[in-house]
Amino acid sequence: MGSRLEKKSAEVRKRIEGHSFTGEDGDEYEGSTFGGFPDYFRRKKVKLQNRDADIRAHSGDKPQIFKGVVAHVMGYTQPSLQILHQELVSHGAGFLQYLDGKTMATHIIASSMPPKKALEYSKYRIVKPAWVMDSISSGKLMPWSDYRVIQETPRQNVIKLDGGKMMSQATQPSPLRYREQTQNSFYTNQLQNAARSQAPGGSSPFATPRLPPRLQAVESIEDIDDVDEDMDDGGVDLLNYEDSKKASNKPVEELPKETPVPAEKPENAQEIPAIARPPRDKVEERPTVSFPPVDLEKPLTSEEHNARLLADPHMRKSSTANPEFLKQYYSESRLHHLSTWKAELKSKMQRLTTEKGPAARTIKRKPGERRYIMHVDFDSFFCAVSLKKHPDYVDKPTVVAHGNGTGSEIASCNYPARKFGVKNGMWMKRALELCSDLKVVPYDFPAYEEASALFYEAILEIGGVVQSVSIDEALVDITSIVMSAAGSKGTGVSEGSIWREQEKADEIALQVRQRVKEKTGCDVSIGIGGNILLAKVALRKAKPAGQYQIRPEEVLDILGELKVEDLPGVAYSIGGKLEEIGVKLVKDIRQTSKEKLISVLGPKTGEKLWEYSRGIDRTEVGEQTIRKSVSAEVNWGIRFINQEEAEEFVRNLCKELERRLLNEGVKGKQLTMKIMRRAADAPLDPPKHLGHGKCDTFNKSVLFGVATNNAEFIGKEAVAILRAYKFSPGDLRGLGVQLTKLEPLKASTTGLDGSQKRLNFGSFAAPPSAKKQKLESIEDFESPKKPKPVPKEDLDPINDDPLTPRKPKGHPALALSRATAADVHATTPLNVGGTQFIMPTNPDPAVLAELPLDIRKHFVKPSKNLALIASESREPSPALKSRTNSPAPAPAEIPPDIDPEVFHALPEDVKAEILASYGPRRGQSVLPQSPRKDRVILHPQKPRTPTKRGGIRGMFNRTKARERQSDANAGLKQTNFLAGKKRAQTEQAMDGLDEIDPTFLDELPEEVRKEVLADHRRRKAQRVGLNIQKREPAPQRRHDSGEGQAKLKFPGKPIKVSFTGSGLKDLSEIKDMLNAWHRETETEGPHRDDVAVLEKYLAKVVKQERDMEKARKVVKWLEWIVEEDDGEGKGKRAWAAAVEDIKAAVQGAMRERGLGEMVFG
DNA sequence: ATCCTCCCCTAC
DNA sequence: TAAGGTAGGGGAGGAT
Ligand SMILES: Nc1ccn([C@H]2C[C@H](O)[C@@H](COP(=O)(O)OP(=O)(O)OP(=O)(O)O)O2)c(=O)n1
Ligand SMILES: [Mg+2]
Repeated sequence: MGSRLEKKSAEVRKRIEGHSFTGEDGDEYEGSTFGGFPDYFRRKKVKLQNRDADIRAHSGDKPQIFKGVVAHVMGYTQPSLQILHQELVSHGAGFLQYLDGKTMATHIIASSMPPKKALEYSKYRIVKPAWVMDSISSGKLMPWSDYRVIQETPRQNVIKLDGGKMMSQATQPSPLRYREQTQNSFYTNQLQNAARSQAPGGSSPFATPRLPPRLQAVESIEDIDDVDEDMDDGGVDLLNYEDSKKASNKPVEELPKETPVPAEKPENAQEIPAIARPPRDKVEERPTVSFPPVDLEKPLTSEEHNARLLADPHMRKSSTANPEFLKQYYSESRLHHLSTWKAELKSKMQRLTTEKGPAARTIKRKPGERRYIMHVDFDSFFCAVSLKKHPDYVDKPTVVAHGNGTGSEIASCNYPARKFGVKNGMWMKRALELCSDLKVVPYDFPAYEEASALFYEAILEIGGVVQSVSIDEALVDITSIVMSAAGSKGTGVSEGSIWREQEKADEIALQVRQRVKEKTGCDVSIGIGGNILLAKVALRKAKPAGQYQIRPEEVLDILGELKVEDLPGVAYSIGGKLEEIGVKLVKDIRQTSKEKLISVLGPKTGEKLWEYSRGIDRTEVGEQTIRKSVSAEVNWGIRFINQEEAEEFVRNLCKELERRLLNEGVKGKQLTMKIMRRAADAPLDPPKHLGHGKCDTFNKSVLFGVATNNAEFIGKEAVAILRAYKFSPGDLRGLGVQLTKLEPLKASTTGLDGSQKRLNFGSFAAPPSAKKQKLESIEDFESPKKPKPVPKEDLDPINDDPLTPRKPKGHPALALSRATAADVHATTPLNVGGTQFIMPTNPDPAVLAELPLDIRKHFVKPSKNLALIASESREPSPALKSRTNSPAPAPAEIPPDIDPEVFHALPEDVKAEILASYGPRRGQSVLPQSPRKDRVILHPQKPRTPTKRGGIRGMFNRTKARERQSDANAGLKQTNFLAGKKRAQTEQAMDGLDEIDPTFLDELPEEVRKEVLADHRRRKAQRVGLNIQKREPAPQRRHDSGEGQAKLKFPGKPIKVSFTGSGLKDLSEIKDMLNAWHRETETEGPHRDDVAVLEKYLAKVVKQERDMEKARKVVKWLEWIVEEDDGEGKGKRAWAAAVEDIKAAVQGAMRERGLGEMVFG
């Protein structure tokens, strides 16, 4: 499936991400009066330029047979483009002037189409012009298939709705089919689950921290707990659609409808962390582990499940329920230790190298000079060290692990154990299958540090250039030592000198091995080669307890027989891609052209492997690098029973992050929040004890205007992001915070002496200047940094299994209805209100239902890019209208990217499908707001191109590889513009704006287009929508400088503007609007109210969207526009003043957030 | 062509 | 029971 799908998905994802969402309640998310500047302008422009609207307006009562159709005419046609356009539009169709590949055309009209193009557009319905004309003459929509330009092919990747079932016609040959089936049934299954979920309550989990939202849990899936995660691809039973439909219709009532249930105190209350309190009485009743069977009937919410789980003191102690969790966890996490040690060692070695520096070390290598590199590594490091305290196990198969349960991971195994096939990183379960009487010895981190310190002492004694690879391994460039000892230059070919060099190298290695053995009692092995790659390859041959030097003449032979995975950097995924092209051994790589490798693996990787296969590796030992990120994350033991716990945990993570930042002496400008959430089809209890199990991952980043290392500040931002996702706290499985775009702390405040634990390298302590240099080097590097773009967000749902259905509470359709019930105009948490882009007219459900799924999705959430078709709020669906006043905001379950009106117009089963295809998970039940969450799983059936990543391996067995995958779909929009729940009344009055007719950008007047293009060469110009209303009777139009001042208005709904993920997009859109606004009021000056609107918007950007860079750019842009204005008069002066006011407003917002003054540049 | 963002992948 | 962290290389695809 290729790039097309991939692209689409990315696009849709972005689009979705771009959506703004309203926040929940809370000060932070106060209602805004200004839904969206961009949206506002767009509407205005739309109105002015809307030709299609005119056409429709003059179309009299022609039958709207093309309602729901969005057409695009391609190539020469008969009748002409103009006529087709006219006819289509006047009969109800939407029209796209051109496709950009991301649009949502439903039909392409063409007389003919070359194969290549046909393929490109294979997902559209490509019909002949006659379809249009015949439909018109017959007064009804003719079946498009009778007018196909291209005959259907078996592999066409069009998704069809088969009855209620969504099936994908594989694009991929067979392998995917089974998968699709699985997926299909999978989501079906979810529907059933959804059915059992509860009715929506009225409260938000955030509103009342003590009350966990009641979300339904995945029921039956629990029974499948044991499914091996590595193989659980099809673990969920397939259910047929009918069944699920049935199921979804009844159970709703079985569940308590109650909304929030008051928290009650369990008997053992004192044992449960304060806030945590499951809402259900069941919990209280059972302090310990055993619970009544009743549970099977009513699935527990994940919070309830966690509450029960944590009722066991042991569990509580090892999970996040323990306030000391972070500390405890990190003290026991081998991977954390490994990472920490590595960072410290790397830094330390770099420092030493720098110091010794210029002198001996920094050797300027002459081209062609031979090098002698040693790769030194302990054998079974953890195991060997731990065995020193358990000498009796030395010759027995032994491993280091925390326990002997099935889910315990083996950090290290000795060679006797390896004979059975046991490997590092393997789970105990598997290891025991391979070797039933495996001995398990405990970790001894302090001992590892000691052994390592001694090891590095020995390494440093050599005198070569050292690069730390990890706690137990290092690279040493001994070239200069060898050369001087051998008295050679390193370039000659004298066999004598080469021999002497090699002898010297071997001698050094032997010495080191002996020294380390003496000091630590453990064996190290050493590989020696002419470069890093060869040293590593030699190391493999050296182990265990040996050394090996690869001589130049044997390089190709040795290398050739290795499996590609033996090369550094090649593992499962890349190995899979190579296997796909018939490359298994390194020598096979040599038979493959560099071009081929590059096309399959990418330029860098392709070339690198091409070289590796020939023994080439130019990387130098000891290259200096600077840290680019600092992060802290935990993906084990995460079991929350309410939102507050999760937030508290995030704050603690941020404190940890702050510690690390201080320790590194850096601050960062960009925060990335990483979230792992239980996959929809994953059991509440994963196979691994307190593990994360199969998850969807969501990452979202935000740019701060200024670099920071403040835990409180970062914590606020992180929590805001977490909240924005509105995940059920009980489903969280992993959380992390990362800071990037680092800057050195002020030299004065060097935070070098962080409290963090450091390795103690007594003897080879770094020279005095060490610390300082570190900072300086950072500074040097960083100084040239330039401010960057904007915030970004992103998230993804899994696509592996694509569908991670979300479970709405109650019958999906019901949930939806309820969602809509919320007053769209009011708070609309859902993006629903958005008019954003919707179909030009109400899409005919029937037509919609028939669309290929991917196209349908576009409807649902058209891309901003696309021409926006406006929504039709003109004829609000009855459903919408009627429910306008529901007190509780709605629930939310309509995916934010779906237009509610469109949604409601759909047949129930289709609604269910859509819901199911959307994010995993439950609707957050009670949330009044929308869920913006997103899940986009866009192409449920599109299993991320298997081609890439993983190759063959990616197609099967992917479960394992992606247990932790990041779902690339869900998109959270980062902007939280929440439209306030209470919009000013004036705004409400403006809701009428929603009724503006939609239009397509490309229809903008030439002048506008040109202007925009000229300004920027931004292509999106066409999208600009402008809607300026004169306050007075107004003279008019755009470019005449009428006297009436233009008045900005609020969009009726929250901004749905597509703030697409990349702030840049939003920015371009905003810029276009600013251009238009300025142009319109150039001579008159902006209207004060409009300026206020922009100020308010920017304040929002700063305070809510938290995108300082964007705010800065917007202001700068406006300033530039104004400066460019050649005029002199009042208009220019008024504009200049406006710019100042706007700047002041932004500064005000910055201050409110506790940020410093913004430098607009 | 180059840069940038958002991931994926890899290593220990 | 169990402690599934963390940083950097680099690819895909969009923006410039
Ligand atoms: N999946 C892994 C891999 C390694 N390690 C830890 C334990 C190892 O002892 C140490 C060093 O890793 P090595 O790859 O060097 O493996 P060993 O030293 O155990 O064995 P050898 O080097 O003999 O292959 O890192 C770990 O905790 N988990
Ligand atoms: Mg080792």
